[in-house]
Amino acid sequence: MESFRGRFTNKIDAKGRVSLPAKFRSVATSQGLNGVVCFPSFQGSFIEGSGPRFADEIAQMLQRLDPFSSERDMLASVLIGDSAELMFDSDGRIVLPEELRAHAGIADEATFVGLGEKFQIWEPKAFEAFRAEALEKARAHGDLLKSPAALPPVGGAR
Amino acid sequence: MESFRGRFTNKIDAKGRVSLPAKFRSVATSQGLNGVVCFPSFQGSFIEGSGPRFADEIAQMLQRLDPFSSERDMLASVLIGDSAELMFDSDGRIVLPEELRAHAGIADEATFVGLGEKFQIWEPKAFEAFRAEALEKARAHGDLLKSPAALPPVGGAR
DNA sequence: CGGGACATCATGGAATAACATGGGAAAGCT
DNA sequence: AGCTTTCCCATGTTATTCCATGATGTCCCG
Repeated sequence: MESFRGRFTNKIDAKGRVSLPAKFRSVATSQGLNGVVCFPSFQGSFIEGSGPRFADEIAQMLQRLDPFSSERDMLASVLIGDSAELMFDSDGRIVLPEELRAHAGIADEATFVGLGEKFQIWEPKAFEAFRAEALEKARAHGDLLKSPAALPPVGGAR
Repeated sequence: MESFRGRFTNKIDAKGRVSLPAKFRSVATSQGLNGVVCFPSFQGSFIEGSGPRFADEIAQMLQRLDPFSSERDMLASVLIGDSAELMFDSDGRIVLPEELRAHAGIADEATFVGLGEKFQIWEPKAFEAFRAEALEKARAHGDLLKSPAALPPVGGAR
């Protein structure tokens, strides 16, 4: 199963165009879409992105919630209402909508971080800060690597 | 199950290419990938590497966490975002990205150390120092190794 | 037991392809 | 018309592919 992996920082030109890293592009196209799905994170100042497969999974997760609950509506308004399907141009670039760029504080450079089935888009300096923190947490959780069996059971984390 | 075994030191050319030891190569290909997955160790100045099987185990471990939890994002950004899938060229070489080389302090030579299901890549002199220390610790903790017959059934190894 | 033929492997360099990026022309929108 | 968005082409850089060489090992046969 191909997945989003690695970290790449690309420039955004005057028209708002930015190259999606070629390796990410091939993951998305292998899932049957000539583009990616992006939406603002509700956890921080960055953009979440994925191929169509994970985007469909999100939609299914929403459908399992109570159709008229306010929780479902709020999640859906972000995950679906604020999401955008960004298609590649003939050179593999996408245009990040102003809304998304503002949410992530992105000006003229964007850092793409592969996270497996999804990826994130950060303002480079903001990501550096996040990464330093993440590295610390990972070091603390380093023992998980030695025995994955020690993880909480499925769905048990938050 | 084939595993990474032995120690080899190879040269890195001007383009960052280095031959993966043939014996390591056959382990990776037998796992179904014509390449290896590498990421910077967060325990020291060396590179961790493995075949696709171990890399998939990590990915599956992460998938057991909630898809948008900060815990998962942090672990994934370190374990996957900092990793690279390095494919063999037709001569069995990989290209070590500048970032990984910098992390390990590697210039023009790299030492590959087999560790079973994974391996490590060191700057040769740094490894010599580490090895001297490891030898001492092995002497001190050799009694930790028990006969397999004395171990609990499955899941005890890793 | 020795020698050679052959295969495997590490390594170097050059040709080639892929990629990120910038600019301009054409096509919508308002 | 004036603006924005999309498409197309140009360019420099980086990565990938291809071929050549020497070294080391391995196997077979004398």
